[in-house]
Amino acid sequence: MLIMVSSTFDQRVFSLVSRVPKGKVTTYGEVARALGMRSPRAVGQALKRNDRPISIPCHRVIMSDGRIGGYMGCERSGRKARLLGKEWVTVKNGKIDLRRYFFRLKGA
DNA sequence: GCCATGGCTAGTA
DNA sequence: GCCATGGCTAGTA
Repeated sequence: MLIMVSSTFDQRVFSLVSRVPKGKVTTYGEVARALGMRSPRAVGQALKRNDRPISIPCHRVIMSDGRIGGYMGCERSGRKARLLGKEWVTVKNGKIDLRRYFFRLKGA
């Protein structure tokens, strides 16, 4: 494993998102906060540039109101919800219960 | 530098 | 409304 001297924004986002364990989710805003940033949208933009969707679980990053949010360019494909379902994170009425599944990230 | 682009959000109504 | 990113120019040298 190479030591990263300077991390690009994307890499820092990916690294943080990789810490979210199976069975939990976090939000775009939470990732931004942990990075000391103020732009949840920038986080979303970084995630869509994720080229390794398998090792970097961007399906575990959702909207702050519990809605699923986008995934691989398609919000309605059901792909994201299906992946979450496999991890026993249930979607009810289009929403995930953040009280139950929210994973708080430590600061970067 | 400027400007469009969002996988969004806090806070109204 | 926000605001970080990234792509793309005009305008210097």
